[in-house]
Amino acid sequence: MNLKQLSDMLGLSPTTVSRALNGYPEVNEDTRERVRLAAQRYDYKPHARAQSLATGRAFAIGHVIPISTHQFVVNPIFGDFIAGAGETYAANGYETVLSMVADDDELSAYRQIKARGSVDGVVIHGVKSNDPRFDLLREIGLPFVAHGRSSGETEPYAWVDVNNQGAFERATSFLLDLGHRKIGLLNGPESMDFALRRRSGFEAAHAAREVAPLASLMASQEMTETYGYREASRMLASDSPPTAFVVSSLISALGVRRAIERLGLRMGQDVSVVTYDDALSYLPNGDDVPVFTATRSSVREAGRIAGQILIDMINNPSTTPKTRLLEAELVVGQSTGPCPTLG
Amino acid sequence: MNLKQLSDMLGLSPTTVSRALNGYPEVNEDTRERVRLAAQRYDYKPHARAQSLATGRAFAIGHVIPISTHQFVVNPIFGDFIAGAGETYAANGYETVLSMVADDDELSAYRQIKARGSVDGVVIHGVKSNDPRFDLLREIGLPFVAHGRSSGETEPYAWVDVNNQGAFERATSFLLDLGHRKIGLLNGPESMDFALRRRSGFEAAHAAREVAPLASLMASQEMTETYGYREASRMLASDSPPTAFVVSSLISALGVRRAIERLGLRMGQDVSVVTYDDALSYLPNGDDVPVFTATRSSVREAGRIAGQILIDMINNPSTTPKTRLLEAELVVGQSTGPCPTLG
DNA sequence: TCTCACATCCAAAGCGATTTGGGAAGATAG
DNA sequence: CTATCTTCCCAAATCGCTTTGGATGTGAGA
Repeated sequence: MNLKQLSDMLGLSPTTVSRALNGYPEVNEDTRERVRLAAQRYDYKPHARAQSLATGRAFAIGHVIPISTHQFVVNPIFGDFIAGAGETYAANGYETVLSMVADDDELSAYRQIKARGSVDGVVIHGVKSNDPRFDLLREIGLPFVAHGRSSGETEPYAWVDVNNQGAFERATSFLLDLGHRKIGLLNGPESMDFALRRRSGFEAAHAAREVAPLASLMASQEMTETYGYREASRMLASDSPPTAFVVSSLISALGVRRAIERLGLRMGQDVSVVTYDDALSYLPNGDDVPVFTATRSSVREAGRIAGQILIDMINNPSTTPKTRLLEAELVVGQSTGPCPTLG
Repeated sequence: MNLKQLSDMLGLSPTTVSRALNGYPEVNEDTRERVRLAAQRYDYKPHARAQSLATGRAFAIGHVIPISTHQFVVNPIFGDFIAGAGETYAANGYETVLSMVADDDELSAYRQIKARGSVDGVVIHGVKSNDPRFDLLREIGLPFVAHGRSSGETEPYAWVDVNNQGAFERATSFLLDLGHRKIGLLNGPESMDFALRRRSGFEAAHAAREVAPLASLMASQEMTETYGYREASRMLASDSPPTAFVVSSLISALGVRRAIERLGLRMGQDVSVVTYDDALSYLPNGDDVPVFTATRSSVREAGRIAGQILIDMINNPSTTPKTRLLEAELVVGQSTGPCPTLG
């Protein structure tokens, strides 16, 4: 059932039917109602491709997912973020389009997307410092919102980010206030901007108390469970073992806990752990009582907000780019306690 | 740069340029080459929406992701599966379209997708037994491939699935052969078809050895870490504690391990664990040496295959639906050992 | 020389919507 | 009663591509 068939059936022109359904004023309210009923009855839905060709708008938002051919890591937070964004898109009549792209030709992927006209805007994931994507997208005129900020970027742009620096400063301060002085940092890959901010939060908390963080207690890598286990084991076995950890993801924190318990130590008593928690739906931090003390911010909620900002931008291209800094909340769980006195 | 501009620039008609680029024979090879070069030079890419309106094909595949409004669980395996499928799509010039949909109106979502013409086919996730989606999709004529089989479905349909029954039979047999007689089953939600098959594999292995599985040692739920921890703890504390577990996901297995170690027991010695492993990229089962004994099958690979089957179906609508049963391999890790002798 | 096949190209009609620029009828004003 | 406005509708152009149905020119065969 297409527009022509529907209009024939109603004895109206396609023009009138189109206007009736799209809420234009130059159509009689009785007629509009008649059209509406018929559309519902015959389950008429405008053909999206035709509509977007006519309007010049795709009614779709793109997410370019870099697929590293080397490590094959699909970042688990994508799922929740896109689910959140997708809720917003759906509520506004937009589709979600994914582009899986080998990470070395991500840039040309954006050009292609623009030329093919399949989306009205894109979300940038995995922001790096001095990220070349910003210039590119401005050059080709594709609206975008970044999940994360890029230090080194001078022009204004739309973004949604968590206060990573603040979250890690707070987490670290919390441990320092409990008396811990040797704190291990299991950071994410520091090619990513968020990881740099987290590290600087970690360092700022130390600086504020004039404690020097130990370089040997810092690691930076993809945030797997094994990574948490391996690095925590290594640090705990070193000459100056940490009494606490700040960890960049709940998955890695599971590994840290394993390392701790493997050594016969008790988490929350012998060794404390604070982790960052993206509030992934399938990885809840305990049921009612949180297991880990954590700085938490829902990445799904970030997705919802990013989606809304982008859609607003598309509907209103001239406004200045909106930004939104989310604060992570500190959730105190059972994984932290005062620094055990020496000996 | 659109087709008309490019053809004007070349002094050719749009017809010829279109044909040249699409490999039709009725164009001189010299001309074709000239067109190709110009297209490349001016970075011409056909407008996807226009192209699909003209051809009647969307060059896109849809994935309908049910978003449970109650539990907000985004199944973590979606990410890897879609990444795999997306690789195939991209390689064949297809886009990936996601539809986030409240799970109670998933059915109408398919109708809408069909009417809007935004995809050429869909992948069905989370197959249940007697799943109504099969009839619906056949009725509206939207090609589909299912990730998982639906018992109760009589008509032929295309699917990709893991031999879940076989995998669990094998995992269970492995434990029985090690002398274990009380084995806990931590299954996924048994509203899902795959979970039913897994359970029947579990039971078949018992039946083959004339061992009766204990109802109190079976659980079925969303596969979170906490679930693994809670249920394993409960079972281990019960009157007749299991000496081994068969677990439906690596995430839950992490929880099981935690429960074991929490009780001062050693996994692989006091209590054995075999888990199903979807080979999620961010949740590797150890580095070089597998931590868990597992039946493993890459869900990403399943996605790749499903994508290919679907695209073949779209290109070749008349062929009988292809199916593909993947076997899970048994990987022996450190989490299993002979049943400790009583006392 | 004429015919026919073949190679090569193009004009125009589509795909299914939106949107521009009227046009007819009825209401209002003069 | 005529002129002007509204109100309500429609025909046709448009978006950017593909595809049908010729048109033209060339060389081979008779």
